[in-house]
Amino acid sequence: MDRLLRSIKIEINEKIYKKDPQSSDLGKKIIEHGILMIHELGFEDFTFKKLGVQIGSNESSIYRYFENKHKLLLYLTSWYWGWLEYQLVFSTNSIQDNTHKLKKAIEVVTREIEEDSSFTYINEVLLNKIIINEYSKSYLTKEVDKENKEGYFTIYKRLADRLSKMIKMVNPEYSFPTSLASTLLEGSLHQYFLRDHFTSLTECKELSSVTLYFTDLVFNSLNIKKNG
Amino acid sequence: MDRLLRSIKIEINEKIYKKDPQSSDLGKKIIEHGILMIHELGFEDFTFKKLGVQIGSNESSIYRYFENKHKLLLYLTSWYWGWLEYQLVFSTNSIQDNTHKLKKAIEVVTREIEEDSSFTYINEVLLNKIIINEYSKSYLTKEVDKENKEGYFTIYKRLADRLSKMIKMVNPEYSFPTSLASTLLEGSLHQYFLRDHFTSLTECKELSSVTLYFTDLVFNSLNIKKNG
DNA sequence: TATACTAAGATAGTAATACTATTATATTTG
DNA sequence: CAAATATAATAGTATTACTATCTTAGTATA
Repeated sequence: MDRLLRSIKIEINEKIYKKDPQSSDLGKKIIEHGILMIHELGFEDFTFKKLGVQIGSNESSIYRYFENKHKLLLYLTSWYWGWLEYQLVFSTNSIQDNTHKLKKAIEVVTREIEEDSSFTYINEVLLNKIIINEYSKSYLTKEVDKENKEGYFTIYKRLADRLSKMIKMVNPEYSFPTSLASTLLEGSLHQYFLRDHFTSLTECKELSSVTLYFTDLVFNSLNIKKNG
Repeated sequence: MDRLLRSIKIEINEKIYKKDPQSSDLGKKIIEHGILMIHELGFEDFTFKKLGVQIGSNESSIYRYFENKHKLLLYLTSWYWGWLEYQLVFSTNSIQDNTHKLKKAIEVVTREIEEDSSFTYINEVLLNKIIINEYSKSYLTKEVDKENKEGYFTIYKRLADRLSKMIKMVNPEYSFPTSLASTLLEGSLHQYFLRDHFTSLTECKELSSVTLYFTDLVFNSLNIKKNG
């Protein structure tokens, strides 16, 4: 990843945490091993007690950073979408042609994740798998409206909005730019999940086939030749 | 709903339950009030103890029907997809023209749910809301591969397969018929969720706009005029 | 150097969850 | 009427998801 990105700190809504985990070693350990353990055990079986044992720390110390594991998940997902947003902006910023720009954007949000050495304590590959498996649990709750008002999902919404604007630039007449953007983000995660667990429900089996599928889907919807 | 459907019993994989809830009054009460309570409390806060209190029965009696609340969710979601599958088959069976048939199919799987008096103890409108909010939790687990092998998701897969086949009939050259079918099923639930909680992420705000969006999406992908 | 502050660790305790096991009672059926 | 079955009642366990308090270690400061 680029130098520029290396110096960037992804800003997370302060209400999500009690103490900024990026501000201390213990905090970083919580994030680092939190990712490893949620990936390993799944969100349901993951507990702060187990995490405490893993990092040689105390359950009560972890509670000083996050109210509960749901908040930790919100933190991780916000970070992920913020990280993807940077990549999106960075990769498309200099592209003048709207069609080419959108094509690149689709590639960035649907491609397979590679490790990014800029953030040493965050394993982006595993975090991506957590997003695929657990992201929807962060908003499929009874508290979603309250938490949305608190701004816990702003980064994701901003990312969807960027995509939506790029779609509009390609075809201002299209009636569903935002729905298409959200289908792209959500649907991409889903296709990766299907590839791993329900092979019979997807044709996306090879590298970059998710990108091919969504590129085709979006540009056909906009009635524009994708190589135009 | 039609007479024919009224006499139909939706067959659920026997491994999902310990005792068939359709075989007794208590079983039916578990289903009926299970739907009401999961809708009211959300899946996380719903417990068999609370359900027992609600139906004037005992926690331990409910455990004789379902191993745990996850299995109850699998039962309800299987039932729902089975119910939708019947509607799909029933509504499209007699249609000869492939394009017309697919158009109808999209309508059936994306439209808003109306109450169906055929199954007195099941409130399909609330069950649909449960599917929107909780369905993904039934497969986003560490046990998904094991449970998939046990056949807990066959009805959903069969439904997706039916859609996929209809898509292929309209355009046999299209490269992603199954992915498109799964995008349709999953994406439709997601658009309804967005409509209720993240209005800024969708254009689908009016009655039948989800159907319009997906009809447009699918037929543009197939490069076929939707009124053709 | 004493003091003060903060971060983290240790310990204990609580209410609720997710069950299992056993026994008792009521209802159905043969 | 007896036997079988379904349900109810009760009790008990391990774990979860915390909260509260107290101690200790390290750093900052006056």
